[in-house]
Amino acid sequence: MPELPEVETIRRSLASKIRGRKIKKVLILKPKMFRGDPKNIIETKVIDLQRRAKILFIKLSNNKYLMIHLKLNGQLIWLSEAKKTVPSGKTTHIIIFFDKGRLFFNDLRQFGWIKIISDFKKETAKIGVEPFSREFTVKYLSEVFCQSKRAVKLVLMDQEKIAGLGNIYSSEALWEAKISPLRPSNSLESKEVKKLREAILKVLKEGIEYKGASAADQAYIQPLGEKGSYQEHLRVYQQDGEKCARCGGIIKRVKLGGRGTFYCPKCQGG
DNA sequence: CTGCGGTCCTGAAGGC
DNA sequence: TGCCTTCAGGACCGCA
Repeated sequence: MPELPEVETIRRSLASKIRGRKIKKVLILKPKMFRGDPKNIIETKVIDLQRRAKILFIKLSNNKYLMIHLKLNGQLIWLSEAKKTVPSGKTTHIIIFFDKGRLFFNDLRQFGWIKIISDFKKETAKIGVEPFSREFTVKYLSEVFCQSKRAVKLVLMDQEKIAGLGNIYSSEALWEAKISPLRPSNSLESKEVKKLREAILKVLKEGIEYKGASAADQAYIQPLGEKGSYQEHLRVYQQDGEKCARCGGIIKRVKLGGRGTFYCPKCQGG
């Protein structure tokens, strides 16, 4: 599932392709996945691409934005005019035609969406602190954790608290910090909070460095079709039954908040 | 506040 | 072989 590193990778890759380009046509094959009137963005130019949490924003010359959430299986595929092959027709639901090139929005499960928005601040008001921002301090994290007795992994994945962490990177960060995903977040000592903050930054940086994780059941690929390689560096996510790289314990899978949760009971604890 | 279950959707996997 | 059921999950919603 595209989380912060995957969306950031897409943003960087796509920015170099569509910045300055003009939108000529929007083909909507699945109306429920597109909100807003596409007429309002025809003939506008792409000013810039931004990311908040797991959401991509394409800023347009008429001060509107295309807000894109890829959810579990969304893909944004760029095809320059030169190539004529159309990718994965069956899962393509929206195509944006530019003055040069086309952007395909594919989504196997059709959970993702694109909408036209005007008020960036309003749309992002509820999104929590970005891990790479100055506000992501030990103090902020401690306050967030103190306020809840929910399992720490659920708090990490709460987009209103911390932006961009999903199932993969929250699991990996907790392994890195040697903290069980099941621990009530308000039970973490300040030393652990500090370690967890560093672990979050570490795994996210690595995720971006390896251009995202294209794990076994993931549909994630980059806009030019390449896979990421962070899946080769996963320590716990989807590694149940394997030996822990750190202590040799057996990685366990449990269900938490309805989601698969992976950890090493030996070195991360209960 | 918290947890639970349902919702969207498809393909893979398991049962018989 | 083939049909049927179950499951996975990000975000949101309603309910207890």
